[in-house]
This record gives sequence, C-alpha cells and structure tokens, in this order.
Amino acid sequence: MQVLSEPDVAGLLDRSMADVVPGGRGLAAWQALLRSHASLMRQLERDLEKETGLALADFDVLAQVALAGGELRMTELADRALISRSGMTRRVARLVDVGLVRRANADADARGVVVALTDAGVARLTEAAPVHARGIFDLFVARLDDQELAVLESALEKVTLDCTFG
Amino acid sequence: MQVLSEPDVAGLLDRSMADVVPGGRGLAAWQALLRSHASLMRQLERDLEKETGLALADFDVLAQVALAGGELRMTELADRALISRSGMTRRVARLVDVGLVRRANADADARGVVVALTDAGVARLTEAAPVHARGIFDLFVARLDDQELAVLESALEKVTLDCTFG
DNA sequence: CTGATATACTTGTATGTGCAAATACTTAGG
DNA sequence: CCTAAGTATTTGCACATACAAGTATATCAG
Repeated sequence: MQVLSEPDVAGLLDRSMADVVPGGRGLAAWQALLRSHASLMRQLERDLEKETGLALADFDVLAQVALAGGELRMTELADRALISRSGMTRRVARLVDVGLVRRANADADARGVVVALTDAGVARLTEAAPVHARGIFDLFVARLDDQELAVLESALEKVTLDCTFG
Repeated sequence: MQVLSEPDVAGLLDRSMADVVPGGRGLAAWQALLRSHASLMRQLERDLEKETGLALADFDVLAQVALAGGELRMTELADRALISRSGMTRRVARLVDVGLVRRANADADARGVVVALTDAGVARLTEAAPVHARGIFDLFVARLDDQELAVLESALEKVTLDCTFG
C-alpha cells in the first residue's frame, strides 16, 4: 500500500541524520551505548534486588556515602548519584525510614544536611557490595580486555558533560 | 570523631570491590559509562524538548516507527525503544491523543496492534530529527575519532545483554 | 472439535522522577 | 545592623515507569 504523502518514511531519518552526521559516522557506537547501558542496568538492578532485596538506587546512596568517608551533603550526594536534588531528598527519606541511613545537621551551615550510614546501613552495604561488584565484573569487566577498557574510559570521559540539574 | 563500630567505612567498598574485581580493573570505565550516559541523555533530552517541544521518549517512538518503514507492532516497538511493553502502551496512547501516531489492527493477528505515523507525526519527526542528530553529533560523535568510535561500538556490543522485560 | 498452553497487549497499582516554587539560612553591600 | 542576592534543601505537582494480573486471541495436541 503506497501512501503518496509519505513516499519514503523509512529513509526520512537516515536522510536527516546523514545531512548532519556525515556518513552516519558514529551512530552505531551511539546506539551501542544506549543498548548496553539499558540492558546492563536492567540486569544489575534485577540481580541486586533479587539477591539482597536492595534497589540499585538505594545501594548507590549507601555506596557513595561510604566512598566519601562516612558522610555527605545532599547536593554532593545527588551529583554523585546522578539524580536531581529533589529525587535525592526522597531517596534519603526512604532510606531513613528503613533505618539504613541517618540525617544530621551540617556543622557549620544550618541549611545543610549530612547523610551518614547507620550500623544497619553499613551491614547492608557490606552484604550487597560483593554481589554488585560481582555483577559488574561478570557482565562488563570480564568481557573486555585492558585496551578496550582503557579506550572506553578515556573516550567516555571525553563525552561526559557536567550538567547538574535540579 | 572516631566511631569504633565503623573503623573504615571509606575503604569498605574498595575492599569489597577489590575482592571480586582484581585491582579494581575496569571500574573507572564502568563509572565513565554511567556518567557519560546520564549527562548525555539529560542534555539531549533538554535540547530536544526546548527546540522542538518533543520529549526524547516520544521522539524515539516516531523514529523507530519511521526506521521500521512506517509501522511496527507494540512488542517490537517496546524492544527497540528499550522500555517495557506496558510503558509503550501508555506512550503510544499519549502520542495518539496528540495526533502524532495512529493505531490499527494487525493484518493477520487479531491480538496485534500496529503503530504508524500520522502526517502530523511525519512532519514533527522531520522537524525534530535534525535537531537530535545535531545534538548526537556535537556532544558525542564529534568529540571522538574513528578508532575510538570503532572500539566503543564493538566493546559496548560485547557487553550488551538481550534481556527483554515486561 | 476441545481444552491446555502460549502470545499480544492493556490495566491496576505502587512507586520514582524532575521541574518549579517555597522555605530556611547565609553572605555581601551599604 | 539591615536589606538584597545567593545557596541548601524540601514540597506541590504532574507525569512516566515497571511489575503483576487481566483480557483477548492464537496455536497445538489429542
């Protein structure tokens, strides 16, 4: 069935892209980035949830606080976890409810809040970290050689923007 | 302030990782993947929304339908857009409301639905595609050389899983 | 033809998200 | 001091999402 007003819908995108991106160069890499990220995150999320009952988003908060040495301000936490400040407010609220994290006033700034791990949070993180590490290793690191990892790291850093949002 | 029950929270993760991932090999690449993806998606989403009023998620539906030659089944569309089937049901419903897409019964399967672009959808896609293509080019393709793009493509394909969900 | 099982899609439900506005505090200027 | 502008965080809101269960159709064994 030919529709006269849409003579070549299939080529529409190809042509638009080709006009802007010479030869479609790099588009396959871009799509590989989208697909790999989506599938890896999905799998890691599922595995972690199933084996530890912890959502990846929540694990990330615990991990970032630990990596920072035990406590972090909300804004810094949001930046490192790559989500909005308001999103972090709610995540932390949930984690406080569950008792994995506690909030305290920042020493020198009455506006500020510092988030720290509770003992239960440390215990939970200690239990979950190896599971997640294992997942990253099996699904990502182990499938790539040193050169690929090195190129990935440097190339992906080149295309990383520092757009905070809020 | 030393807390005896948490002697070295900072090292907790490093040690967990090191136990599983020898030498922390590849972790920097993993983090670069997370950061680059988050920042790029955010920026592309903002730019497209600002310049065309179209959400990236909606653009993606139009683009996938066009790439497929004009029409696609729901399940196939969900797979290609990397979201759940139920999510796609709602996305398409929104796009139908706005008039960018139409639904029809699949020819040989009364359970099936095919999604196709309306004239307005084609027009909108034609307008938005160059904007998005330009964004991908400026933020991603142009910052990398041919070898980096080639390694990215092949390496990221190696770590892509085919985990559909629903 | 019939019942069992599989597939395509949608809906109920709970939850997570970002933006913009609101709140509370801080800092700089006069 | 005291006001204006800036910063840290939280809420109102609207919306997007996934999972599980539900509905409708298809397929296949006997």
